[in-house]
Amino acid sequence: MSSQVLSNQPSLSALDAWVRLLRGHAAATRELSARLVAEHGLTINDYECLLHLSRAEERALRRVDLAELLILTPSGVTRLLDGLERAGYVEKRSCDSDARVTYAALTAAGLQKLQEASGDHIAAVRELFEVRFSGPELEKLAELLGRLPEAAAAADSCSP
Amino acid sequence: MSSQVLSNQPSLSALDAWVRLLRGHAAATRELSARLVAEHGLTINDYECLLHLSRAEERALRRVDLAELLILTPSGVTRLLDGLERAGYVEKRSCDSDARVTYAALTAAGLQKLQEASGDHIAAVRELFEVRFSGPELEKLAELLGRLPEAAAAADSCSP
DNA sequence: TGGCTATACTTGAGTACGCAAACAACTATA
DNA sequence: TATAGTTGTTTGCGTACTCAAGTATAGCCA
Repeated sequence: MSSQVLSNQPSLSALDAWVRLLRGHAAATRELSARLVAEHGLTINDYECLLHLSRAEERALRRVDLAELLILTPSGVTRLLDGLERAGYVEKRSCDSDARVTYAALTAAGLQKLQEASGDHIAAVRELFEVRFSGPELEKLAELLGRLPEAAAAADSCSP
Repeated sequence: MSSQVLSNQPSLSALDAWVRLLRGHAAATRELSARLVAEHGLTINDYECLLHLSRAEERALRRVDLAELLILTPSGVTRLLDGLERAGYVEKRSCDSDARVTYAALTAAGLQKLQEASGDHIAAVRELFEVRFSGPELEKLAELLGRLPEAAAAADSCSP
């Protein structure tokens, strides 16, 4: 048994590179989040949460739907919203037709915060990605990545 | 101020999709890791750590180099190796020429564990990715993703 | 109407990191 | 050859999650 342990598996190197690249993404996301925290005191999840709310009807969403959009578990959403509520960017709102659900609703302060942060954040995202890819490349990439299961679920739930 | 809050930013939707897709990857990685844990008691980081060691000269690597390969901080590596040492898959080895460094060296048990796990793991990776992409698409994707900063750093450190 | 399962959400416990600080040992510089 | 800076590693603390279990409501079907 020598060091070609796994090389009898065809095309391992491609798959292997794949996993490494996936992991690189986590680092890229972390970098975006760190900038946002430094400049505006929001994590990338905070930001995206506010963003999704700002686009929703009545600027409010059920926690379950937010979880799907953010690719988080329900408990993750509860704790994310805890922070945003404490900061005054989001408030709870109950649902007339279903007593189980509590909406998360964007406040005026939350909307303002989002607007303040968006310029810098979009610039950061651009810096990270647009510098490296042409328009068509970006589209191609989005199309390819969109085939992955979780990503697809998130994208679907955006379009209706 | 209406709900087109940010729509005056050109091509936001592409960037926006981007960030969401990136986040989807974290979920994909988690899924791979969960399978590996269930079937073999290794996290994906454990697995990749063993894999990198198995390919290294003398089946040993400095912690710093391992950190770069795994896209982890040095402290993350210390704790990852803690677990693998406790399980007997990796052992410490000192360096003659530099007293600061301690190598992580793969044990026979570690190599065996890696071999046991590799079949299932490679199958899982294939299932996740290869089903969705053709060979050329996979290459294109790897090329595009390789331009991101962290990924590039990891890839570079592999080739010398 | 009374149970049964499904859904929405929260809570407690555990984990896998990162960051900053500490320390030791190398290296270059003057 | 002292000394300043760099590099490799570990440790303490904080955080952002997950998972499993618990509670409450909803809707269905006998």
